[in-house]
Amino acid sequence: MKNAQENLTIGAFAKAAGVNVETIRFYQRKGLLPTPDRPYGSIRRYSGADVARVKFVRAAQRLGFSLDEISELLKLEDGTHCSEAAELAAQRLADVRARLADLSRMESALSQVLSACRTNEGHVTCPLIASLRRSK
Amino acid sequence: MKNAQENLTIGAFAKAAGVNVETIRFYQRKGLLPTPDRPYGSIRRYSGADVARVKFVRAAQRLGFSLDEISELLKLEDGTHCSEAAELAAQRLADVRARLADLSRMESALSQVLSACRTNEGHVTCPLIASLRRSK
DNA sequence: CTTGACTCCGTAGTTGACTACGGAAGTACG
DNA sequence: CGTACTTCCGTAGTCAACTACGGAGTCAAG
Ligand SMILES: [Zn+2]
Ligand SMILES: [Zn+2]
Ligand SMILES: [Zn+2]
Ligand SMILES: [Zn+2]
Repeated sequence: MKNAQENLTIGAFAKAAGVNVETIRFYQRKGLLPTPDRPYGSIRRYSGADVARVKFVRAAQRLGFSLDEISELLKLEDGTHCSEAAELAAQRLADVRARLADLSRMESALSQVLSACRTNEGHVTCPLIASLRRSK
Repeated sequence: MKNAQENLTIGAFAKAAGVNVETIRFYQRKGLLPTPDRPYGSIRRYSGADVARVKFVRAAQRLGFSLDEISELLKLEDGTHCSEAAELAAQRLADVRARLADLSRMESALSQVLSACRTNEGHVTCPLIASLRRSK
């Protein structure tokens, strides 16, 4: 009954999870991933559950959670601590929105400055530089 | 004719520029800021031009330029190298737009997951966690 | 049984933009 | 002139999330 997902060496595990071996070890040190026991004088083995856990970590990272936050999420991983999880996610959402606002301000400032630079072709001083100088 | 902006000590300079003294020294090491000579066995002095330069750096940083890019910009600071400056800015704009796209994907994923978590109040497993588990 | 790949483990390096420390020298104030 | 801030300068530490290295030990194929 054991499929190809069981009894993985760390190398196969890392490949299955789509990360680097060193990243696995790093997550273990960080406490994001358990470090399985070594059978007497032998090598550690990993399972599909470990792979799923790493994929959970990467999925949460894509949503902007930090590894520390993800370790919080992992403590709630049984799915019965909805409100705590929701609180973390709400915080993340607020952060994402703030960064979004920042970036769109940068977007408009940059595109303004760039179009000034282009439309004003015979100019003596570059409007882009000038604008940076003005914004004290 | 010398106003309060001339002959600043590094402390006054930093305050005028709105940064920390250590940041000034750091910029000097990085070559973003000249290090004025020390009059015989005395202390360095700074001018309003230095303050403007630091403010230029901070303004460019707010637009998402890295310190390395800013040192490029500063080489073009006479304002006569428009096309080089424009090229840098265009690159920056492209980056900003890419990050913007990333973030808005995160935004919608997070808000979806959060609203699932809220609307589904009698749920057994948290949909937020479940969604993170699913997204392998 | 040998060879070559893989694993283990601790320590150290990377990147970017700072921030901190510590001791000696300069300076402002009363 | 004393004393309490500043400045100077080099080195080292911080944060996040890895990545790299080196010298064992282990494993699988032939
Ligand atoms: Zn709930
Ligand atoms: Zn221009
Ligand atoms: Zn031009
Ligand atoms: Zn929930």
